[in-house]
Amino acid sequence: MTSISQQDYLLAIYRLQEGEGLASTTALARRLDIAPASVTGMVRKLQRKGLVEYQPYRGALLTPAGERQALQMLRRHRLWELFLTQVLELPWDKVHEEAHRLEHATSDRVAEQLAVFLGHPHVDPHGHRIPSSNGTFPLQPRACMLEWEAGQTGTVAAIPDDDPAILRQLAAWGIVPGAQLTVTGWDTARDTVLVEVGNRKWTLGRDVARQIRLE
Amino acid sequence: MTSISQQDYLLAIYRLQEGEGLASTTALARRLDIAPASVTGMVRKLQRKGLVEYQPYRGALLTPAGERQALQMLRRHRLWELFLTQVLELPWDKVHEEAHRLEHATSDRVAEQLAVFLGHPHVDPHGHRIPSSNGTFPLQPRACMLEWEAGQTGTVAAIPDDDPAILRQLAAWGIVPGAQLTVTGWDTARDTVLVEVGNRKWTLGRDVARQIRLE
DNA sequence: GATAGAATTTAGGCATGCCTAAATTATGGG
DNA sequence: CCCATAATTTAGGCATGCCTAAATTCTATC
Repeated sequence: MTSISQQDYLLAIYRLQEGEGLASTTALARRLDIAPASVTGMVRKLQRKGLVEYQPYRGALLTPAGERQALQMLRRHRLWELFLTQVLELPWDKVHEEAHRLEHATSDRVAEQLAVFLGHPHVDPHGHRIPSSNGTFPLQPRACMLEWEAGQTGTVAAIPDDDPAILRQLAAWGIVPGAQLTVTGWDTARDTVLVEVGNRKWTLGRDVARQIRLE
Repeated sequence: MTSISQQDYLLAIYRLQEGEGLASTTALARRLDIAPASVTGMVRKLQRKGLVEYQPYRGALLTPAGERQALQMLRRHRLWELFLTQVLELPWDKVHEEAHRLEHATSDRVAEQLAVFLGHPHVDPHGHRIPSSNGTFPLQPRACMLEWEAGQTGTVAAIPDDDPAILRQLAAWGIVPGAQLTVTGWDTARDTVLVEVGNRKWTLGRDVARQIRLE
């Protein structure tokens, strides 16, 4: 059986793999808020279970079995986020934390009925694609804001959901899924992006910009 | 903080207190499917936390703080049962198990919004009263079937929900909340009750009958 | 009131998942 | 190529929550 802790590891590795191609011990430790030494031990355990491929000093990678479980958790997480915002009308910035707890208490049956109830959604409230139950994504991936050039305009497709403070800030600035946004310039010195939304200009840090998707 | 295990203990003690007035180590062990020796240790821990009053060799009793937490879990459990049957349309007999997992992953906020969404219900799908958020019961307690005499007729108010097999059996026999039921006789030798529902007669074991409420 | 049998507790162990401190390995600038 | 520094792992510990086996206490019966 896969414990709650292990499920968290799998999802964290998945997210890091997306961005970096490989999940390093330190990156995992930061993301999970766990000491690096502890991460090593757990990654070893996940390897023994056949969920992760791991080379000492190099990093971890999901096996197909591990990825299947990670996507399952991601699906549940995003279904709950949708339910909590749309049905229970919870504040937008609390939803990530609540969904994180519920996702681990969700059986296959409940997940599927929840999906039926929500109308088989493809996107969560922050614009993130919801994996289908067979572990595939229904939509094409969207461009990362970092890949855009100055002057380009597009529609916000997804914004980061895990930090309530950032989420509140973005929402206050009108940077939400569906909004029209123009990348007006880059400040390579400060590692920031200048954007314009509804005639007002804002500055975004690199970490935040990387998590914003446009189309 | 109160762990999931500890929350399970508190709820189990509450249920046993209702019936027996006091939760013995063995009864708790049976209900939680845990070795008696382990129960002793945990009950001690709950005592140190001020959630339980415990006298060695006698048994455990909830303190006001412990009862508050037990009722909170009971409320969440029953709200989820209602949600799972009515909204997600899960099979009646699976709902207890699913709700048991979800109840531990539910914050105050989610519980209250769930209650709002469900219309502030007072009764769960098996007829059990739902404690309100301040820890009181909105309805009068109903009579236990064991207290009834032969010949008396009444309406089924609540049936046990924790054993799927029993639940399926009762449902198949038409013994569900709202059904008219007559206690036709007692078989003290075999410890069973004879009942009549819709002109058909059935025999119920003592354990099951004790958990059926009439009004 | 003694005593057999049931209930309960104590003692000792184990897996999980985390920690810190110390040792090891990797990496990039000179 | 060397070496300082960063990244990572190893070693040793700890809390939680469970287990079994053995000792203890309770209780009901004679």
